[in-house]
Amino acid sequence: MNIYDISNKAGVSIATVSRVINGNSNVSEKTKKKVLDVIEECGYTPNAFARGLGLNSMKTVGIMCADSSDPYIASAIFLIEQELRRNNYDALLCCTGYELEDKQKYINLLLSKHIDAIILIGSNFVEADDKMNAYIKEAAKSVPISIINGALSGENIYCTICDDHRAVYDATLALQESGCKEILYLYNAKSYSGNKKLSGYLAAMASETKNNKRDDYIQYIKGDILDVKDHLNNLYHHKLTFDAIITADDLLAIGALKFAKANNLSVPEQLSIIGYNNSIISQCSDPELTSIDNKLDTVCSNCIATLMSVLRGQDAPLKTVFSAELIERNTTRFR
Amino acid sequence: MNIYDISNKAGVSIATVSRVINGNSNVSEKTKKKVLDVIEECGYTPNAFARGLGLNSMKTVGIMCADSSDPYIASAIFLIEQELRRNNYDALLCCTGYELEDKQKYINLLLSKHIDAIILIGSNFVEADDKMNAYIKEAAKSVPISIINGALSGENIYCTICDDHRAVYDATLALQESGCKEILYLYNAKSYSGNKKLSGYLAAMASETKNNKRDDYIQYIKGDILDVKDHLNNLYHHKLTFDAIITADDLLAIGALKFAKANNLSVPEQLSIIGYNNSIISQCSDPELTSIDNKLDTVCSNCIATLMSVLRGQDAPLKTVFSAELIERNTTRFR
DNA sequence: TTGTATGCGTTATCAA
DNA sequence: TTGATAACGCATACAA
Repeated sequence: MNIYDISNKAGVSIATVSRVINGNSNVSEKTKKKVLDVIEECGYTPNAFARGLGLNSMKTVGIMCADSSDPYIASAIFLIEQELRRNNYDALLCCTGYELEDKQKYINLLLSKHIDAIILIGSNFVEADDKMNAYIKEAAKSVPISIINGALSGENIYCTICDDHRAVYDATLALQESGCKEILYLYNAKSYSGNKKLSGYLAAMASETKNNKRDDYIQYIKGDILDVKDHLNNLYHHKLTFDAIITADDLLAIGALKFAKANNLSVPEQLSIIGYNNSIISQCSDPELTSIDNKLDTVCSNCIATLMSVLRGQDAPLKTVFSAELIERNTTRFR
Repeated sequence: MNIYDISNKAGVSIATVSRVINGNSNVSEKTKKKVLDVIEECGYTPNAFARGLGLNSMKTVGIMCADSSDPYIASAIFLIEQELRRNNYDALLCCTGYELEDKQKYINLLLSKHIDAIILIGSNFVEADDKMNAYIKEAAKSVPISIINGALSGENIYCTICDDHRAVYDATLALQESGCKEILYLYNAKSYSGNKKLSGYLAAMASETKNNKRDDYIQYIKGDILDVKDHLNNLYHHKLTFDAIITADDLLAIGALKFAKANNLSVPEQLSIIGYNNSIISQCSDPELTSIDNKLDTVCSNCIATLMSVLRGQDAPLKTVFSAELIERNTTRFR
């Protein structure tokens, strides 16, 4: 069942059928109705491949992420897919992992499928060494690229981010105001966003009394909840003293909570803890986690709105920044 | 840059270029090398749409799920996407929500894109009333359909599931053996898998002393963690007594944990709790959750292996069943 | 082993 | 307002 069959049954040419399908106004009401009736009767749908070949687009955007099972990324994917579909675009999912080489490989794979745009979820796509981002800029020559929670300047690259620096800065200040002096910072990603968070912590701590072992208070930890707990145990038993922990991810904060429990430290009385992302797990722990809400829904819907403008050929901002919000629960004692 | 350009530069016909691209053996080593060199030099990639039009396939499978941000589903999506890509297939993601009407709409949408197969993630796609599954059987006439964690019999429908009945049966028995008498069952989905879990509970409880308020021990709860807690509070203050709770989802179990905490019930001494899915949140709570591991990774890789067999035209089992595993943590006191 | 010619199902251009 | 026809880029049956 193709456009010829329809044109035959309706007694018109395929051009007219095509016009009806695509809502071209230059068709008389009468023939339009006739064609529509035949289409309805036959349950005809245009062949997507042929259409793609003609228009050089199948109205599909590629979504790239490192790991779609990460709660933060999973939420982003969900929000984005919904928005895309609302705009009549399909979502082609591509999980790249964390290796640069694979990211490059997959971005080229997507490009070869002639997707209309690419969305990069997660700041882990933006490397500190800008040379390593060349492949993204190169891809942007073919299709618009939108980055969620990562900033990269370049033509045809659109970024929507949450102000991570400010978020951690404010959170650290809030800890200080609640009486905490020795604040540990835990992170697990050296990405663009990771750097912003860290710099927020550093800025807030700059005014504190100089501490010659400042570096000890900044800990990079890779691994699962147990690894975090062990790592902290280690620090603790090597006599590092701290009365607060701020983390770059909720899961790290859960690890911190496990550490506190194991050492009979009461939270938040003896140890305050702040997580990041305000994910569902921040409500699963006991006590529930104070966490930084990075407004993922706002970020995602803005990302798509921007992208749709670009695809319509309209102007769009290259960078949009939203503010995070500190969600207080029971691992801190703010006033 | 198309196949004609390559054929010109290489001084051969497009047929030969096509043969080289598709690994057809009937090409001399010499011309093959020549063509490959030109392709390399030009950075040529075949047009996916044209290829799709000719072959009526773009090697893409549609993944349907209700909500890709659900931790269980998110994990499944990740595993499946990886397996698909390993087999050179793309993944088109489609989040349908929980309304039957939308599921039907989206399955037709996917069909209209001529995807090669459809994977349904989650038992919520299989309705108890079989008439409501007609649209799936209809779709299976066009492409193979694979269901993860749901069973539906029909031609060209392949199911890979975990034995939920047995899993809950065994878990309930384990609770009984650890001394629990009054075991509450909490669930939040009346799906195929939901029914299996419930029946496992019922089977295990059948041998228990008859209880004229048996129904009170089976509670359907829709909502978030707080709703679960409130619901349980309600039951508790209406003098329903129970010494164990088994749930159809980890998040429900978290709610149960919050309830216990709020009422100063010690877990597991006064109240045992078992979750389902063994998701990351089962390690986030305190005490950590005993949970049923439904072997999602095994299920997903089997699902794709089966599907690939089907797509290669080979025989494949219509239904594959794996066993779950009870992961003991600290909300139970088994011996 | 290689080349020619045709079909795949659209959209778009041009003429009527 | 309509219709005829040429792209679009590839795979493949058939011929050489």
